Amino acid sequence: MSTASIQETSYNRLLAALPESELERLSPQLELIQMPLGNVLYEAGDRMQYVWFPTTAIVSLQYIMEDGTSTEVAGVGHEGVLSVSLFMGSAAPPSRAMVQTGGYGYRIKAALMLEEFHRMELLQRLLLHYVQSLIVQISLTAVCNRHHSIEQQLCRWLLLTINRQPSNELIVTQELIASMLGVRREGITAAAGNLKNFGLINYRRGHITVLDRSGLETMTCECYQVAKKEFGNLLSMYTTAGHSHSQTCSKK
Amino acid sequence: MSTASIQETSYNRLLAALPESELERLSPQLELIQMPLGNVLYEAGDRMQYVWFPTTAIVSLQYIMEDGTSTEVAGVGHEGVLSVSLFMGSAAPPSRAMVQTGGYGYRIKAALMLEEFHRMELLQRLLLHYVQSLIVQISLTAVCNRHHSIEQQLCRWLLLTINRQPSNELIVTQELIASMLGVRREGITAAAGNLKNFGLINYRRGHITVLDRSGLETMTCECYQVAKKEFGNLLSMYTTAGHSHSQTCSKK
DNA sequence: AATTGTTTGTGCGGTATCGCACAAAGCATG
DNA sequence: CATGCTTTGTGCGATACCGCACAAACAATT
Repeated sequence: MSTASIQETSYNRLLAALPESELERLSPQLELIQMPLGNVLYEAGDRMQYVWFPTTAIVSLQYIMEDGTSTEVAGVGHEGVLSVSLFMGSAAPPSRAMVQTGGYGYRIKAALMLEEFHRMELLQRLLLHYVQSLIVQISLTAVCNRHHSIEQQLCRWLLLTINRQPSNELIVTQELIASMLGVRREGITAAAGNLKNFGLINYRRGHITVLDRSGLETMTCECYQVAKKEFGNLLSMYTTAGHSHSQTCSKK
Repeated sequence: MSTASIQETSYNRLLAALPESELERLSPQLELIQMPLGNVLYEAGDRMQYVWFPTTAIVSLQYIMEDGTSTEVAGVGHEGVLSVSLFMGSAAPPSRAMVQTGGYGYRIKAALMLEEFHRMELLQRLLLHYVQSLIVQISLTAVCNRHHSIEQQLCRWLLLTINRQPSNELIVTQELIASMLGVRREGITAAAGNLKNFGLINYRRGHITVLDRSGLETMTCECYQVAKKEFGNLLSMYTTAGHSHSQTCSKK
C-alpha cells in the first residue's frame, strides 16, 4: 500500500492499536497525505471535512483570540487524531489546527468516520457532547491564565458561577476565589475593590453579590462569552423539540 | 419522588435532556444527596465509586500540584456531570473534585453507569480514551500558564515535541514557539539562551537541537512528566496483549 | 458587651514579564 | 559576494503580580 515504512498506517499509534479486522475495514478509506508546515487543517468554527491521523507530522491546536493572537492549548502527533470534536457530537471545532512540524499523515472523510459512531445511544452522545464543552472550558482557562488580568478573570468567574445558581449572591471568601484562580488573595481583594467602586458588585465577609451583570460582562474578557455560548449550544441542542438526526448540522 | 421542586432530577440539565424512557430506566438508581461545601467527591487518581449530577451544588475541578497548591481548571454545576473520566475509559480522574458551593445533587454507582457504555465498539473506546488524555494536556497547559516560568514551559514544550518525532532537532523559530506558549519572542530568546549556556540545547536560526534530554527534564515543571505519563498509559493499554475487559482496572 | 478567630484592607520591596526600539547575526537570493 | 530579509540578541523603563507583614473590620460565641 505505502512504500516508506515510517509512513505506514501503523506509525500512527491510534491506528496501530486497532485490531487487524477493524483496521482492514478502515484502510481503504484512509488516504496518505503530505502535511506541510503551516498548513491549516481547519479553523475554529469550520465544518470539518476530514479526520486526520498524523504519522510524522505534528499539529498544533490553537485558540485564536479576538485580537488575532493565538495560544497553543495542545499538540497532536502520531499518538493522536484531529477533528476530535466530531466524535464528541459537534462538528465545529473550538480551535484552529495548524501543522507545526511538516510531515505525513492519513486522512479520512468525516462522514465515513462518523458512521462508526452512528450506533451510539443517545445517552452516550449527550455525555460526550458535554465533554466537548468541558474541553472548551479548560482551554479557555488556559488561555485566560496566560493573557488576562486578575480583574477580568474574576469577572468571568463570578458570571459563570452565578449563571449556575438561582441567586446572585455567592457565598465564598476572597481567599477561596484566589485559590480557584491560582492567584494571591490580595489580588482578589484589589480587583473586588475596583468592581465594588464601579458599582458592579457588593460584598461583605464571605459573601459577594452581583449587582450589575451586564456591567461585569463588559469588563470581563472574551472567554466568558465563549464559555457561556458553548454550554448554551449544548443544552439547547438537546432540550428543544427532539434531536436532529444529523450530528453535523450547524446552527446557521 | 422528591419534594422540593428545585431538587428534582430535571434540575440537572443533562438528566433533563434525556427522554422519558431513558430517565425512567436510570431514576431508580439515582440517589438524591446533600453536597456540602468542602466535600471532596474524589481526589486525583482515586477510583471513582459514583457519578454525580449536581442540581444546586457547584463542584470545582482542581488540579493539585506537588507543593499542594491547586488551580481550578473547570467548574461543574447543574449543566454537567462528574466522573467524566469514567465515560472516557479511565477510572482515575486527573483532578480533584471539591464542592465549591454547597447544595444538592444526584449520584449513581459508577458500575451501573458504566453498563450504559458496555456496548461501545473498541474504536469508540479508543478514541474517547484519547480525548481524556487531551483533556489532561489542556488542563496542564492551564496550570502551567498560571504557575511556571517561561523557561520551564519551554523545557516542557521542547520535550513533548521531540517525544513525538524521531530526530532531536526541531525546525522552529523562537518567534513560533513564543506564539505557541503565548509569550513574547524575547522571553523565548532569554530562556533559550540560558538552556544553551547550561549545555542542554543548541540552536541556530530556525533550528533547535536537544543535547541533554534528562537535563531538560530536571529543569522543567511537573507538568511534563504528567503529560508524558498520561499518553504512555493510554498507548500501553491498547498496544499490549489485547484489552482488559474491565475498564476500571488500575495499574496498581 | 467582651473576646476570639476569621476575613478583608493596605503598604512596600522584589521579580517576572511586557512593550518597544534597535543592533547584530545568519541565511537566501540574485 | 553583495544585497536584503528574517531571525536572534540586548537594553531600557513600565507594569502586573508576588510575598510578606501587619492593621482593621467583621461575625460568632461566651
